[in-house]
Amino acid sequence: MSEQKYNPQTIEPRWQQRWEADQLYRSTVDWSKPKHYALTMLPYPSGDLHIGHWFAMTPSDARARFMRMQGYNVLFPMGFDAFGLPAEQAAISRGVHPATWTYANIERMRKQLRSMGAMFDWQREAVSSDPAYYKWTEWFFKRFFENDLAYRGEAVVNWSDALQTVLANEQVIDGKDERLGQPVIQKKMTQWFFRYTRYRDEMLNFDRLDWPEPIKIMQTNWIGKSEGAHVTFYTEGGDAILIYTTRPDTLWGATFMVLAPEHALVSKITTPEQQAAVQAYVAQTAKATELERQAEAREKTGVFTGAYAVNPVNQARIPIWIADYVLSTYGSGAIMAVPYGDQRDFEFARQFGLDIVAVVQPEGADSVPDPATMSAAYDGAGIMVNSGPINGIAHNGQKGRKSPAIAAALDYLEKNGIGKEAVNYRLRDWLISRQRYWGAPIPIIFRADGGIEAVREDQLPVELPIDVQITGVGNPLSQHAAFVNTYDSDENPARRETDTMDTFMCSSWYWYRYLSPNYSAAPFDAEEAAYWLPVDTYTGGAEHATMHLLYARWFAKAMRDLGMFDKAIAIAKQHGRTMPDLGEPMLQLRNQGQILGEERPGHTIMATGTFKQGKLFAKKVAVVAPGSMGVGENQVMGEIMKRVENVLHVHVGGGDLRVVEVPADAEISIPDIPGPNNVNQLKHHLDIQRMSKSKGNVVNPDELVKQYGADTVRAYMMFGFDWSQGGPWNSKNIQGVVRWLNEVWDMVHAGAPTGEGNAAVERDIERALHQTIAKVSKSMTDFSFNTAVAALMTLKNTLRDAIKADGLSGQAWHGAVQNMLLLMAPITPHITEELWAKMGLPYSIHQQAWPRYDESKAAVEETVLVVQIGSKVVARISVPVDISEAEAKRLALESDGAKRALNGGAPKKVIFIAGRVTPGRPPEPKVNIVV
RNA sequence: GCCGAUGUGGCGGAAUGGCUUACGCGAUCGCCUCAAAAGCGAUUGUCCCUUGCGGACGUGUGGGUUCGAGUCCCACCAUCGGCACCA
Repeated sequence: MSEQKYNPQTIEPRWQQRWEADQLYRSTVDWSKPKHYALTMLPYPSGDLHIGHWFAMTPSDARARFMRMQGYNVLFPMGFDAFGLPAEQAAISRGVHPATWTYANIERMRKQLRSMGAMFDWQREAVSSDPAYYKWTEWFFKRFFENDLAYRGEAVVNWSDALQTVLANEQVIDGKDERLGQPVIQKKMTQWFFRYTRYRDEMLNFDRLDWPEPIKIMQTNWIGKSEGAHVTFYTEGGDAILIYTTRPDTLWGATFMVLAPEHALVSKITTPEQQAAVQAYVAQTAKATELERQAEAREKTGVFTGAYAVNPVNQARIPIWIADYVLSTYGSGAIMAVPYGDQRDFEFARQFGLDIVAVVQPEGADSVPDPATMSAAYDGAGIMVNSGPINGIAHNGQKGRKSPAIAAALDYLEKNGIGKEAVNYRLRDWLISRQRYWGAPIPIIFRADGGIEAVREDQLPVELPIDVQITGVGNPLSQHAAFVNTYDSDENPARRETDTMDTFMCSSWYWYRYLSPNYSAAPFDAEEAAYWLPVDTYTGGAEHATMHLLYARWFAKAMRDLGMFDKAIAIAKQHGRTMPDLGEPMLQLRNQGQILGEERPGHTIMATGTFKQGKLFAKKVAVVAPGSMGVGENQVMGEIMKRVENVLHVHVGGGDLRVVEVPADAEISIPDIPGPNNVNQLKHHLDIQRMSKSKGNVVNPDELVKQYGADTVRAYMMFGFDWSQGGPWNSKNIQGVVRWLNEVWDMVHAGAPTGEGNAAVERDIERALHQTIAKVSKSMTDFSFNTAVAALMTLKNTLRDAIKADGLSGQAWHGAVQNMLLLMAPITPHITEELWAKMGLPYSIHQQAWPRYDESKAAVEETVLVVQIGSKVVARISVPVDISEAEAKRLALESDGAKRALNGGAPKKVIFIAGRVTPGRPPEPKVNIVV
């Protein structure tokens, strides 16, 4: 037995250096091999690597390694999404330049990333805030601008008058800026947009994509295609108001109209008497965010404009209101209100006493509901009533022309020139302007003559000036004269665009830059693209479902249509490969969940004092043993669930909370903390939630690596959670992985047994090995990392028992252990490399082929026949795997359990379930007896 | 509010419509030790009784489909993610 103990701190850096020196993970084009482009979402350089980064990246790395061992030439790059708001916030609060802050963070995170032992090809690293990178971000903008994919339009922003700046949504809290608490208003500005909507129909097609179903559904809903009609209403003054409706069949029930307060017609149609009220309401609406405005629970508010419109189908005179539940960003910013059929309209009508006309007699009802007594809108199926020409036609509850009533209404509208059948989308164009410093400049010049031109290609990139003052007030770029003042293409003085680009722009094409991060003739080298594109596997958080991932798809389609892939496609063709349509950037997508903070119990205390109005004013507070709970005449005992300053919320059992106030002169004793204690040292319960520094529940991966080694942390990331779900951190469970790796280490260092071995045991081990190969291969393929580790632990247990029983010859031991190390290699790359070398096998384990699964070696001869009555198991019988149906039924009926349950009676029915054939698992025959 | 997801032992989790709880953590008991840690071995869903090769119950709640439901369907509750300027 070797005395040598597993010490990751010495072996891990050693192998990392060796791999780096040998360029073991350098990925180069090799047309003789199949390729696999594995991509994981790049991090924002926020400061330190977070445990969430480990959770996202190390399983993805393990899978990339698995693909490599399976014979693929794998590219697994890494970079930084380095533009963004936090850098500016650091500049404001700490006076550090955003570039200084960002690059210092990147430097630190590079080191931390290297400690993962991942197979990142660092020669392909890309940083989006490098001029060499954002030159191409700007170049894309220019190409889009020149091809009518970018345009100027109006959109509202969060404007802080106090800060003279535009704020991000997260900087606005409850209608006020987070720094000064001054009001923020919604202000219209002219900004840059991409024609996102151009590809909306193509983005609804997921045929070629192996993406999670929920992501596809969310994107589909985000695009929000609906069928209906455009109908023009006219005001009594003759102004046209265009509306969109998915329920043209309910037009006869439209008893009023509602315009978004921002609607262009509002000021024009408002009558003098209503002027003041309308203006006040418009101003009030400017304070609310879109999200708040959509909240249905919110009480409906609105103001009458004083104007009337004419319902085009029945000439009814209907009032025109404005209300914030109608959004200017959706449809035309105006609606016909049908309070009978739409819940929001219904509530609005009730609130303001507006007419409600019933237009659908509900299916199965023998009368039409009385609008005066209805408690909610009716939007179900039924027969049209009070609807002129479409009376009596059924609405079957389906959408669009699938409903006879909607079809009839559409025909009527078209025939009478009242409206047009139309498709509408929820998706809006992509607003890419940001009034910020730390982003890629928009390469546009405003000429003195009013013209707008893109910066010449040979003058890209427009570089961000470094000499700026970031104060949080105003926009640093527009205050920087040397940046703003420039010349147009005719050498006339001109003004530079000072908006920068949305950082989603930077992260919409980074996987192309990885192909050739130093290439200076184009965003990427076509020779590399021809081989590596498209991305085969993309992993990242599901929180990117609709925004980043839809932008990425849009970008690829725009690039395709501008011919940016043509050269790569031609090169691929020369190599005999037909490229798939590169309009889809990633073929397979998988999401990991989030690691949440660890639950922490609060101190259990005994507080003694006096009760006043149900609240205990404490004289003494002592931390006592957990579990003590209760309320006495002058005391409260229990766990602290919450603490706000000196007020404790104490759980006293039975779900009861008591409030304890701790005055400054109270005596506090916490046995764990010597010396005099104060109220701030009392720990309160921490719920499972996102980690954040302010909550004090951050898990630091550097410390874990120091304590356990990278392999253990990697393996725990994969073993301790369902990867797609994530979950709360648990600092105890890592112990299982520690024991596993220690035991594997000791097993190899103990060396091969010297005994003769036992044929039956060796056969069992061979079977276990091949069953494990099947399980681990399937688990790795399916991103089910926890079951891969579990299967490897099981194999280790089986192997240990066989060694203990002295059942293995040296040769059998070598075969089993070698294969076990190969199966572990993607998960724990350092320890397996070390043990591989220890066994005298050739460097590197990571260049070996994945063990081959042999069905015949995994086969079993016997299995268990399960006998059920209903879903209850009454007997288990050991039988041959190829048992016949008749034999199985006979054995089942003869079993004690079945006899007991039948109690002498005859079964009604006997069902035989053969059990499916799964690689690496015995069949599971069953007999179900119906009594 | 809308869209999407999740809910299984004390805990993390596993499970193709077919043996619930694999694998691991923790706990309990034992071995080892002067002792502790580590390690090793055993036990470990809940309840009931006549303590057995026993019975009942058990996958958020309430219904349903099925010979059979954690899994499918309906309704509800709770939690998490996204909602267009956080990334």
